[in-house]
This record gives sequence, C-alpha cells and structure tokens, in this order.
Amino acid sequence: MAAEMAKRATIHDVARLAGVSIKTVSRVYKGEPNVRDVIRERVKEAGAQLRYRPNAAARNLVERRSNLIGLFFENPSAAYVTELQMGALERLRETRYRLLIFPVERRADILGALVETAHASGLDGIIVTPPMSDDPAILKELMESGMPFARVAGDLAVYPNSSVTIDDMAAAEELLHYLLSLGHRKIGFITGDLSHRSAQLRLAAYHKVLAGTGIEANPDYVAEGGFSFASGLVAGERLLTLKDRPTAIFASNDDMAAATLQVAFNHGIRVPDDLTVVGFDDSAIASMVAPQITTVRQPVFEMTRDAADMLLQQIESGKTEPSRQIGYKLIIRQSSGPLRV
Amino acid sequence: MAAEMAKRATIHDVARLAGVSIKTVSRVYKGEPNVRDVIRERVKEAGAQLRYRPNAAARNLVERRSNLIGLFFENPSAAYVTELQMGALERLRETRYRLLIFPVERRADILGALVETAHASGLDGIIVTPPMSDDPAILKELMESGMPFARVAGDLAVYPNSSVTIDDMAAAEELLHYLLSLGHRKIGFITGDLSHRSAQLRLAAYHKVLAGTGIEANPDYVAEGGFSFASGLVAGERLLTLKDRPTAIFASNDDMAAATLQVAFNHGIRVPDDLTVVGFDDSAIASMVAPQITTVRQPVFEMTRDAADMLLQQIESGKTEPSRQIGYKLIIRQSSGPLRV
DNA sequence: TTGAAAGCGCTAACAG
DNA sequence: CTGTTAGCGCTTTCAA
Repeated sequence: MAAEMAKRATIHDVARLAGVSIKTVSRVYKGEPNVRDVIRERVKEAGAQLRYRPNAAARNLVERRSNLIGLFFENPSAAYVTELQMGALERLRETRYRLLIFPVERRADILGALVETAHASGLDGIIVTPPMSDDPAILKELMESGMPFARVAGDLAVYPNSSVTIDDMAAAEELLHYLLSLGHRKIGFITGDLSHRSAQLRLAAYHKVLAGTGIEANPDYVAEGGFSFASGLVAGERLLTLKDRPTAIFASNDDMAAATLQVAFNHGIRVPDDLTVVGFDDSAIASMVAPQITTVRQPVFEMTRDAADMLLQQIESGKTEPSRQIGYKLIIRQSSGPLRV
Repeated sequence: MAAEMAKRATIHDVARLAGVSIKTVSRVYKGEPNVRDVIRERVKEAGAQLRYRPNAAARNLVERRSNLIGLFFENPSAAYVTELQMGALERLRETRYRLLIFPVERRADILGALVETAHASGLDGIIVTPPMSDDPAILKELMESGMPFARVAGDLAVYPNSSVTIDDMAAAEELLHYLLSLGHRKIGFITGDLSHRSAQLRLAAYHKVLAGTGIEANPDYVAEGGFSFASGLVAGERLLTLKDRPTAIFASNDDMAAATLQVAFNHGIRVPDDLTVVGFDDSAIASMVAPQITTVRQPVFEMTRDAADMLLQQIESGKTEPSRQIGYKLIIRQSSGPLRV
C-alpha cells in the first residue's frame, strides 16, 4: 500500500512550489549561507510537502565524486575482517562517505579487475588490505590508475607511501622471547598463508630468534597453515601428535591458535599446564575461547581507521600521504605458562 | 609518478577518435547488439587507447538506478554480521549490484534516518536485519518511502511480506526437548536482548517447554543477557555461582554460550561432564571453541542470501514478494551430555 | 546498422 | 541575497 509511486519530485518542483529559483533550493539543501531565513523555511516546507530528496546521481555527476569508498579484503578470518570494516567505518562516520565491501576470493581474479571494479562502481578511493597491500602487481595497477588508495599493513619496500603499518618482525620476536623466558625450548610454529608477507615475516622471526638462542632447528616443529581455523586444526594435529611434541606453539594468528587449543582439548592435553599456545593479532576470538589466548595485539581496527583517514586526506588534497607506523603490544593471557619439568 | 591526471576521457572523445557517434560507443560499452564487428573493434581500441571508463554517475542519472544495495545491521556478534554480509554478497556476486554496509549503533538514531540515509546514498534497495526487521516504526517508514526492502527474520505479524524466516519458536523448543531427553531438569537460560523478538521467542519457548513438562519455574535460572559475549560472561557467572546451580544452560546465542564455557573453565567446571551448555545460531564461534558447542543451526547465510534474492526481484519487478521460510537444524556437538547423577 | 538531438537532476559561474 | 544559463557524461527516442 505504498503511496502512489508518482515520479519523484525534483529540484524544479520544489522551486516552483516555493516560488524561488532552483539555485536557491540547491543552496538550502546544501546548507549554504546567503539565504534569508524566511526563504529557507519556505523552501524546506515545500520540499517536505513534495517529499523531495536530492538525487544522488545528479549530484555525483556534477560534483565529480560519489562519496563511496571501497574496502577490498581477502582473508579467511571473520574476526579480522570485522575489525577492518569497523575501523574504516569509524573514520567514515559523520562524514559524507559510505563504505562498499569487496571480498576477493582469488587474487588472480582481482588483478586487472580491481581498478576496473573501482571505476565501474564510481569509487572515490579504495582501502587495500593484506596480502593485496603487498602485491607489486596490484600496487602497480593502482598507481597507474590514478585512483586514490591507502593500504593496511602494506609493505614499504614495495611502495613507501600510503600505508599504515606495525613492526611485524619486532612484534613476532618479542612474542618468541617471551616464550623463551618461560623456559620453553621446544617451540612449534604454525605458519600463515606464505603468500602473505606477514606470514613470511613471522616465520623469519621464528628462525632468527631460535637461531640466536642456539636452539637447533627442528623442521618437524614448523607446520604450514593458512590463517584459517580449519588450517590450524590440521597443523595443530601435526604438531601435537609428534612423538616428541613441542611444549609451546606459536600460531601465526589467533584463529589458528584457537584451533590448536581445540586439538589439545581433544587429545586431553591441558593448556597451559601441559602446553603453551600463543597467537597473533588479538582478534576477538582470542578472548572468547577458554583458556584465553596470549597474543600480540596488532591494532587492525586502528590501522584501518588510520588508513581511511589517510585515504580521505588524499582524496581531498589530491596528494599522496606518507606512511604511518603504529605500535603493537604483547598481551599475556591464560594460554601460556612456564615450562613444566 | 601516476600518469598525468589529464581529464578523464569521455564518450565523446572515444567517439571522435573512433570516428563514430557517441550512441555507437554507448552500444559497444553496454554490450548491445546491432554494431558491426569492425566498428565494435575500432571503438574498443579507441577506448583502450584513451583509457576510457564509463562514468558511473552519468549512467546512474539517466538509468535511474545506482546498483547499490544497503545492508543495515545492529548486532554485537561479529560472527553473525559476517554471515549476513557473506550471504548477501553471495547473491550479488556476478550481478551488477554492490553492497554498502550500515552498522546501526542505536536504534533510536536510525528511526527516521534510515530512509533518509538510503536516499542520500542513492540506494536501489535495502536489506534489513533483526531487530530492525521486526520494528513496526521502521517498517512503517520503509513502506511509506517506496524504497524496496527485504527482511532477514522479520516478524510476519508486523508485516507479512518481504521476509525470510525460520520457525524460531519450534527450533528453540526442539533444543529444549533435547536437553530434557538428556535427563536435565535444572535448566538455566540466558536471554538475548529482549528488545529483539527472537530473544523473546526463545524465552517463551523455554517457559512453555518447562511448564509442559511440569518442571517448577525457578526465576534464578533465568539470567538476562544481550547477545554479546560480554553479556554472556556476566549472565554465565550469575548462573554458575548459584548454590544450586543448573546442570544445563541454554544460551540464546553462540557467543553467550562460548562465554558460559569460559566462565565454567575458570571455575573448574568441566563441560560436558559437569555441565551441559547449548547455544543458538551455529555461528562460526560455535565450532571454534573447545568443547565445540551444541546449537541450532539458524541458516543466517542462506537467509540473507535469499533476502538479497527477494530484494533484487522486487527492484526489477517493482512488486512486493511474499515471505519465505527455510529450515533449521539441531546440531549436536561436544558441549552437551547426559545428566550425571 | 548508425546518428542527431533531447534530456536525466543537479551544481556552478556570473550577473543582477 | 537571488536568479539565469550552462553544462556534468551518459542513455534514449526517433529518424535515416
């Protein structure tokens, strides 16, 4: 029973009814000054009566912007994705910008299509997240397109600007040193998807710290994961069924750490008494499982919020912004404890 | 070093370079028939050379649509939100439609602003999720606006159409009967946010089933939650510190069930040996914790996918679609077991 | 199979 | 403070 879907009122209808020019109506609806209050009121009344709403497309056309920001992500962890989104939205709130989401399934598909998609949707700019934010081919495409973009955790070696980062390597090292300080020497490691730079960095930190401590590398202690919970299940199983299993496991993200906890539970291995498990990211899942997971807080929310901020600046100024780095933090919770002899 | 940001090529530039009319260029870029292959090629080449991309705003203006769908949600559970999004995106994939997300903080703020926002963003239609999909005031606003919409789990009593539902009441009852069949009689209940209809329905099912079995109602066994993990922590603590604590707890969603598991862990209460815990939704978290949670699968993904389908139909046909109902399923996992005497 | 001309609804100079 | 006049870049009759 919707009201007659009569053609929507336009600025001309409102102008006619209010007895003013369309320019004045435009001024009123854009909140511009230089309109007498009487007129302003009269226009608003006419607009309300006609149920007038400015046409977004017409406005976009002439203003040459859509106020649309695209968030591209490719990540198997729901918790991580939510943080990304909420961070971006936090910055966009109270602005005229809106957020469009673009999950990408396969990286191969997006190459060449990313800028295409962005243009087809009329985006004003895009936020690129790992691992796309590290990909030289994607970066190249982006830069050539002239489409404003900002990166979350984008590799500065690939391109030095427009990225919000943390010191991934240092963070992983700190976590490892914490494990050593607990007395652990048999430390297992679950990698992330090694096509992600962050996954490689964490693995490198693992090798570096162990080597620096003179611990002999045990290849069996490194299991390949892929950042997803399911992959953590497989990797955790591999590690925990070793004859000489590790006393501590460093999973490259919290989802996989949670998976390891589940594997341990099913084998009757108690955490942290019989096994220490640590994750990375401090995503929501880390504090939702029992025991709660010791992890490194990678402030994904803040990083994405800052990336959005950077993007808006670039859109408005037309200039590229330098990268920014923000801090991480070791968060000790219940899943880690001293080595039991 | 982006290429000179010379003004973007327009359809006129391409037409000129290809030596055809703009209408022909338009035909080529819309994939319309009735263009000789030679011409088509020539136009494409000219377009590529000029790096031409159709202007979305201009197209939207004349076609009177933006191909933008808005997803409005107000939910403290990240897992739930992700399912909503992925479901909608699943249907939109391979179509020309894109998804905009609108998290709603406070319901009060959105009333009156929802349609406003939708129009300001030029949306073609919107997907409304609980509890907004039950709210009479919001529904009224929506219907009067003429903006196409579809609802996820929207109350059919408030408005009979455009909703994808499950039989909430029956699902909750089945779960309760399962608990009874396990021998449990002291059954605790954690409510959701009671401003949500689904929360009320689940509570009603609890009272109904217990009454039907002749179990005396114990007010202490009902703790108020709010669907968030944090609220589950508080409610779980309340229930598990009772002198005569329940042997089974039914949390109104999985997040709160996970929280209850954590409280149990901290009190040294073993699940399922000493306590049975069940949730609702079968969201991702249910199978990521240890023990995995017994729950009722509310197919949020499918519901939202279908709501998106319904919405597209409505947009294209201009007609309202009847509601659809889909099935739920009891999923027994590790967190439930027979009553120990 | 192709093109000319007329808008879509709005903002933006530039006058008045 | 207000209005006139041009477009923005595209699709769409309607002819040819």
